[in-house]
Order: sequence, then structure tokens, then C-alpha cells
Amino acid sequence: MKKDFFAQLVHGAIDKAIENNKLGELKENDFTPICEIPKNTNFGDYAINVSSLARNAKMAPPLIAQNIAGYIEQKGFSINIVAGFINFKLEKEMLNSIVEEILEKKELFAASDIGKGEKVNLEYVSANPTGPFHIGHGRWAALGSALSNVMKYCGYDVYQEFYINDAGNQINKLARSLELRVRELKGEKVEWEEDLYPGEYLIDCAKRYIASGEKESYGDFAKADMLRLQKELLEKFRTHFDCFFSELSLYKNNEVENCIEELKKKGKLYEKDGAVWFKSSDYTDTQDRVLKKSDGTNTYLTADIAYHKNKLERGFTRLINIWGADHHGYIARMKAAIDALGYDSSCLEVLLGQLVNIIQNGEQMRMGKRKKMVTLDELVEEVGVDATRFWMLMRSSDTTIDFDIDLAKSQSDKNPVFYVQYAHARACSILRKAVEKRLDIENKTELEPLFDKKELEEILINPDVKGLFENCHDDNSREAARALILKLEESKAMVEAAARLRAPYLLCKYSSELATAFHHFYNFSRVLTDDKETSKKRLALVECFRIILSKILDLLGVEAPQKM
RNA sequence: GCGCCUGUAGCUCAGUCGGAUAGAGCGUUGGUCUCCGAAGCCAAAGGUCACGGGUUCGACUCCCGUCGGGCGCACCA
Repeated sequence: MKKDFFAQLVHGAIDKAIENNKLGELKENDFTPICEIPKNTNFGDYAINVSSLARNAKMAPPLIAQNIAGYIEQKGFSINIVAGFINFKLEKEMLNSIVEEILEKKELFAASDIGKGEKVNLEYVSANPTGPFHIGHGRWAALGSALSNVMKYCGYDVYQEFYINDAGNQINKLARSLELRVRELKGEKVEWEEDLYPGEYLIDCAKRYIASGEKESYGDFAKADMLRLQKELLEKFRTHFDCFFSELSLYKNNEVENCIEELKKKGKLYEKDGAVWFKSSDYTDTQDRVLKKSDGTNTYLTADIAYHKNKLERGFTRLINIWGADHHGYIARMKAAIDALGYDSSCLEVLLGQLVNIIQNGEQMRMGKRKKMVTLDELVEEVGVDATRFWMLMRSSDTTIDFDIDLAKSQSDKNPVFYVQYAHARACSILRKAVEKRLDIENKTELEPLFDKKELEEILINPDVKGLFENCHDDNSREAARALILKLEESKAMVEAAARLRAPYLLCKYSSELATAFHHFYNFSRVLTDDKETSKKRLALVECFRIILSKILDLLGVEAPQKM
């Protein structure tokens, strides 16, 4: 990565400058150079600001920059000092080497090992098996699966988990709801009580129940049926879990009781008003929490604590949970429980995703406050998996998304995902055309392809990119090629940032910028020309773009189409 | 009342680490196909970074306060 390269270069140069007494009163090099890409590219391709050394060195920033630069050998790049900034501009050999490196490493060019094999448990979606997913679940599914892809690509050992809330009261309600639907289907007139699930999806479920011979209990059947539908949709939505973890199994294996026992032994529980309380306020929680209700049943929290204990016992050193913003009050008590069990709660990381507002007919619908909600299934049906995933991912997770259904449906071609996919299809088209017969406009005759397939393979395996810039006939063309190469070089830094900050949206933004750089290049430089040598070099660059963009889209779980 | 998130162009949002002239998309206006995909590209217009203090060489960024918006404060899950 060039950023690291220049940062190390500057760090080494500072050592030498100190040795030679060129940095005034600065005697120790504890400076970490941070290499950034200047907003104004006239300064250079990369920049390091050394102004902050001024205080200890007691020297003016420009002089500091000058003296440090004196110890940098300018090989493959040039240096331009402005104020306290050392700017680096790559020369063509170094730019060419980036192209060669991408073609050599292919989709591993942007891969990283910052994860160092850390065992990460990523839990997300974790819906009740009581009905179809709503749009919010789609956001967590997209976020979790993309984050998993990105983190795996950066060397984390990620295990994706879905916690099935199949043990609470809601299952009884589900069972009762199914029972009523079944009786309705049989012609009986039934009275619906409050707080049941009146959604029409249970009518289909009831039909399946009757067809199955009604052997299972209502609850077991409905639960399994809902879970099956959820799993089908998740697969379609390119979200793959390594494990669906049942809450009920924690009770069956006595893990919930054992967990309560353990907390009791550690003196973290007490009884009050007939209930068993956990002293979570001993930690960072604002108040104590009930684990066992006065009727003898456990709260949701109790099983969830046992679940987190289970995860830790399985050897995960980092637990990442994706929760809706409405669960934020839950974090403190969960962390308290982890600490109380003798683990370090800093291993638990909760990504609080803000909610998705649904806008229909120009009106904001409140999630869940409306009888007929838009389900994820319906949304995907309308706008497709690619567009849904990209829309869900393109915003930072702590921003509320306004998902305008009408806009997504009617103007889907204005969707940013198409812009990016279009660039990919265009690159593929050029690579296709390179080996297809061409039409000579003037003579209206068919010309032989520029290259045969073997030739093209050879170009892409063993590229000769020398002269890529010499054959550009104007500044625009040269600058566009430079900008594209530099943008491609940035891919690894972007991927790492997305993994480190748990922020896949950075890659949506990056994919869009990359597409812009390519479109720009395309408009200023003709790839397929009669000059075969020039065509070869430019085809190599097109292939680089195709490789990187398709990898980025792959990480996001969005398809990179060859044709549109 | 308390906690979390949030306030940047007409709209939807970026702005990673405190640095150089504040960045995109959509929308608006104009230009651009005889030729590799015009779902593209180029150009223009558009800003008191909610407001008030503080920290410092320097603040959209960090700290404190005020105001607005969202979400939550169960022996529900």
C-alpha cells in the first residue's frame, strides 16, 4: 500500500534528520506519519503533514518538511513541499507497477491481514420466528453479511450466527394465532383476542398445517414454518449463516439454569418482590434487572446472558452484535453480565443500526404501527436484491434511512447501484469487443478482431504497460489514466477501513468513485484502436478495473454483471 | 426527566486522523454520440457546516451548553 510506503519513508527520514541535528530541539522520533490523499490533487498524489513536529522542534513547519525531505531518496516519485506538507507525486514507472501488481495478485490485491485470524462471532438479524421479515431486518442482513465478507477478506475468522428467539411468550401467541386461522379455514367463526398475530401470512401457514395432517403442535409447526420462510429469504438475499442458534436449546441443555447458578455463586443475584434480580448496577448499568420473574419464568435477558456465555465458551474473542437502535438500552446490562461472569466485556461490540423509515405515497409510515407493513420479501420482489442491498448499505449505520418505496420502484434506474454496475458491464464489453470482429464504417466491411483470445490472455497475464502514458495524446487522457490507477491503488486502504470501522458503506462510496474514475478514463482514452500496442496497455488497465470493482461488489453482496 | 443517535447545498447524504480552496449523487441550466455501452462524459449555479462558548498555530471534526429531529427508558421479546 502506497500510504504505508510513504509513511515509513518519512519516519525513516526523520530518524536520519534527528541524527544529523536537522530538526532543531527534536531529539526523539515518536511521530507517526499519517499519509493521506490530498483533496486538491494539484499538490500531489499522497501527502504527509509534519506541522505537528513544530512544537518540539521549535522550527517552522516548512523548514521541517524541507529538512526531512532531504533524507528521502526520490525514486519513482517526486516531492513537492507546501507549508508543512510533504507531497508525493508518483512517476509513470511506479504507476505502471501498480497495474502490474493488480494483474498479478488479481482479486487479492485489496486483501489484508489486519484481522490476524481473530475469532469473531457476528450475530445479526436474530428475528422472532413469528412472521415475515420487515424492511429493518433487511438492513441488518445486508450489513451483517457485507461486514462478514469484508472482515473475512481482511483476515478475521468470522462465524455468522442467527439467534432464534423461539422460547418466549410470543411463541404461545403464534400458536394461538395459527390455531384460530386453522379453525377459520374449517368454517368456524372465531373471536380474535388482543395481541395475536393477525397477519395474513398465517392463512397460508394454516393451509400447510392442515395439509401436513395436523400431527405437530400448533407452536412447533408455525415456528418451523416461519423459520423455513425466513431462511429461504436470507439465502435469496445472499446472507448465509454458519449457525442458527435456538434459544430453546439453551433451556433444554440446562444452560440457562447453570448460568443463573453461576451468577448466584458469584453473589450477583438477590431476591425482591418474589423475583430474582441481577445486580447489573454494580457495573455500568443504571439499574438492576430481573432475571427470574415472580411467576417463575425467565426474562429474555436471562437466556441471552446464557447465550453470550455459550459464545465465549466456544472460544470467540470478539463478539459483534448488530442490534436495532431501539435496543440500545440493552447494551449496558449485557456488558454487565459478561463482566459478572468473569469475562472482559470489552470483547462485546454492539453495532447499533438506526432504523429504516418507510415512505410511501409521500408519507412516512411508522414501523410496526401499521397493520399492513411492507415486508422485506415484497421490497426485494419490487426492486431486486442488488438495489435493496446497495441502498441498505450505502448509508452509515448510525443514520436513519428513508426508504422511499415509490422512488425505489418507479425510478430504479436512477439508483446508484446501476451506475456502478454499468461501469462494470462497460469494461466487460470492451474486453469482449477486443476479440470480436469489428465493422469498418468507411468501407462497410468486416475487419478481423484486434486480438485473438490467446493474445488477450497473454496481455492480461504478462502485461507490458510501459508507455501507457507516452501514448496518451492529451493531458485529459493522461490525467484520467493516472487518476484511475491511483483510485485502484486505494482499494486496499478502503477495504481495511471498512473492516476496522465496521463500515461497509465506505465500500459503496468507493465503488461509486471507482466507477466515476473509469467512466472518466473511458471518455478521454479510446481503448480499442488501430494502434495495437496502445490498445494492449489500455486493455490491461481496463482489466485491473474489472478485477477490483467486481471484488468490491462481491464483498457488498451485489452482482457485477457482464451485460445489462 | 435520563440515555443513545442525529443536525453540512433545494433534496438524500459523505467528510477516516484536528490540517491546504467544503465534497458527491439527485434535481436545475447549458454542452456532448459517424467510432470501444450516452444508464455515460464536460461545464455552470447552489454553503453563516443548527446556534453560543471553550481547547490551539489551526475546529465540520475534540469539550461544555442551548435549540430542533429520531429511538428507547418492562417482572415484553
